[in-house]
Amino acid sequence: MEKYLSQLNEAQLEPTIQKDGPMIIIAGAGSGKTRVLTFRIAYLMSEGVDPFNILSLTFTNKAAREMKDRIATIVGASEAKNLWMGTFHSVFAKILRIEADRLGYPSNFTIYDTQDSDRLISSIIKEMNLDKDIYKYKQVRSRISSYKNSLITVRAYFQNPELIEADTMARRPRLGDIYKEYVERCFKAGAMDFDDLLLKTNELLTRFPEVLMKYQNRFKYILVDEYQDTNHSQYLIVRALSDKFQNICVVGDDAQSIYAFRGANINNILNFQKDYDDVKVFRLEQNYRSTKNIVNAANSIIEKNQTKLDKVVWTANDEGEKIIVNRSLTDGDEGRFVASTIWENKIQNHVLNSDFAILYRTNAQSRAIEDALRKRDIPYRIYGGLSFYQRKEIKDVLSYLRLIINPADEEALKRVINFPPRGIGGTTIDRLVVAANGYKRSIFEVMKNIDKTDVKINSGTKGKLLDFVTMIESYQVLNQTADVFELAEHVTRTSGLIRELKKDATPEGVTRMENIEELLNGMKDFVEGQKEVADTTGNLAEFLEDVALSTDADADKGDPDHVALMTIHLAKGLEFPYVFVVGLEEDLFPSAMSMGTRSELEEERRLFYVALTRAEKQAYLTYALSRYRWGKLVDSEPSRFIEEIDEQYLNITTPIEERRFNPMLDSDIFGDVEPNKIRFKPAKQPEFKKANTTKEPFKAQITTPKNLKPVTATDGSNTNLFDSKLAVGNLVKHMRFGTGEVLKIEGAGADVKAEIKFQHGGTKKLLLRFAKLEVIG
DNA sequence: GCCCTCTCTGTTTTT
DNA sequence: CAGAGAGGGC
Repeated sequence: MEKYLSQLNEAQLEPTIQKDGPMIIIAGAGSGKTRVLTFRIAYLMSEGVDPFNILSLTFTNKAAREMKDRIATIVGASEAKNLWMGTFHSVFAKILRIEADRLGYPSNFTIYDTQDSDRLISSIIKEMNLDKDIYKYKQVRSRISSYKNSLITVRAYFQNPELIEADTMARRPRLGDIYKEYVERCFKAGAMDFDDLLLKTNELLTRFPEVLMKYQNRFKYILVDEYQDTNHSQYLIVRALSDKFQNICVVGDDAQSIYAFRGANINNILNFQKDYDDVKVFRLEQNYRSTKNIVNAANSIIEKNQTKLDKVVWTANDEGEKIIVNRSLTDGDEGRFVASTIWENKIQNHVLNSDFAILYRTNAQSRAIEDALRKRDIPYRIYGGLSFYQRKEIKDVLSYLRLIINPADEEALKRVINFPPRGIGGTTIDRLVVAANGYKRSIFEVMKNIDKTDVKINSGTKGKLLDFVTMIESYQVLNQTADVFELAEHVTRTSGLIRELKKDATPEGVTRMENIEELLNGMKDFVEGQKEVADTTGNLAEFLEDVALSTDADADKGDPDHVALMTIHLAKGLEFPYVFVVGLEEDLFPSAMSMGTRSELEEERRLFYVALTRAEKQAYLTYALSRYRWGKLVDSEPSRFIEEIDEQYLNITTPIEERRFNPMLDSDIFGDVEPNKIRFKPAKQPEFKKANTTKEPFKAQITTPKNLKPVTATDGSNTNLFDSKLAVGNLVKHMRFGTGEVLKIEGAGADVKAEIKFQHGGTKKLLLRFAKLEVIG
């Protein structure tokens, strides 16, 4: 242990060896907090604390796994295995399964993901005959979610006139009724949503003092990472569990609180010292990750926030390169800038793909970047977004499996009862739902006993329902003996899923099949993996729970040497030598949805702070003057966040020739575009050149006047100043659309148009008078 | 009951 | 652009 502790600086050592009592570690970005947490747990164990008595709550399961591995190298794997480590959701899901019957749930309860919740809420709104334009399911879901996170149960809701008033004022007087129905339906389906995992844990600890005592005694030492992102529900769980021994250690950085939208309460960290007696406060302020330029730039941003704890992050690292700010014309150009910069860096500096991260505010931004990376054959991986497990075909397979474990699972049932088609249509399902609600039974039970009910369904359909029941029951039998992989393989074959998918020979259909194969492979890995780990049973229920609670950041598959693409939220806690923060535009980042209040804007600013502080060596900030949104090209302005950075840390590269020759910016042609809408003047420094030294093909699109040869038709009607010989079959190059072939020339005079099929971006008709084309063959 | 096509609407961020 | 939902033809 000594040799590990000697690796720490004094500020890190103090909290590491602070064994007992409440403590808070305020840890700036890159200050080694993970190391402190890891060593502290190892230290506790070396001091004789039983790992069974240590609970460590992390932000992702991956973080937990990595921490466990590092602890294992210090104290040995067999001991480390006994630590309770994971996200709030996964740790308390496990506890809830153990204690489920106290709350009236089956221990096999299903975990509904957001999509399941949305579908259930939608059908409730429909069943209640409410206007779906007023009761938008997403808004309803987010209301319900925030109630749950604030521990406002249905009963509490109806006892609180203010809440009812607020929803009534928002033209949604029936919200409470939807909430009530939603909760009842989840309960009847034996399902908990994400918020329930925390809410029900609170209920468990409050209603059953003996359970509380049991877990208080078990978790004598509690550590919570990313404490700034805990919500009220999580806060109460931590308080309750730590109340007896008060050995509670929370770690966090108020400057990195970015989850208010899902109920995170920054006051949890700001007020921690008031919650416990004699709180020891530690600060980690030395940053080991980034250059001085990056650290100072980040500090200059966060300074603009009013709500924050006092803390000065500093670094002894080198000055480093200035942060490069790059403007592009379109999101496509932005992607090409990123791709070419990565490409160049790889050649010049011999760095790996995995040294790069591209961070964005919204998932939708990944597309343009992906296209550019693909064209350069740069391997990348997208984290987050539509996760693998949310794809239609995957959810269908999982729904069959969910039904095996919990046939009451209404959302799973509705999903697959008629997929593949079995002649059980919407009308039948509607009647079943109504009957199930009437009998207060699950749909599955109603189906099973369909002959004993008064549901109006013709006998042919009844037979189909019973066939479905029989099929699921046969799977349940198989589940007694088969492992997850064998079971899933059997299910996909015998349910007709595979047959259905094979009918579709389109590329998308083939991809779907491949995804299912990938899922099956994943199951095989899971089964194999379980054989090695003693403390898990490797059953289907466990697989489904892993799937439901795994974050996309958790998965490590494929070639590890890839560029990482992810949202800034997902990048929290990670670090990369080179970081691109893209899409720094008003209304995008900061998001148009989050500029209404100071606190929202401050959260966006913290998000920007998080983004920038991921970078070790070099940060790039990029923005585009126009961007495709909802399939339309929309003008945008540079983000205020760029201006907020102290300019001495920036290297603003304004591509002059791009501005001079691009029609999008040339008011002589369009008249309505202000060429100098950009707030930045070109940097006078010689390093200005650096960003323009790219010599690869894509930059060639920015043509110089010499080789710019705009062309028009050859029919003699040429009113253009340029004399040109554009003909069908010519290969041309367009600034924005790239290379293409001329298919047709039509029109006369100023209206001469060419139909050009571009390699990427399809076929377009362009007015030659505007389109500056270069004939290349 | 099924399936195709059309229209609409919506984009923050995630366990 | 894409997913959901409605509407119409079979």
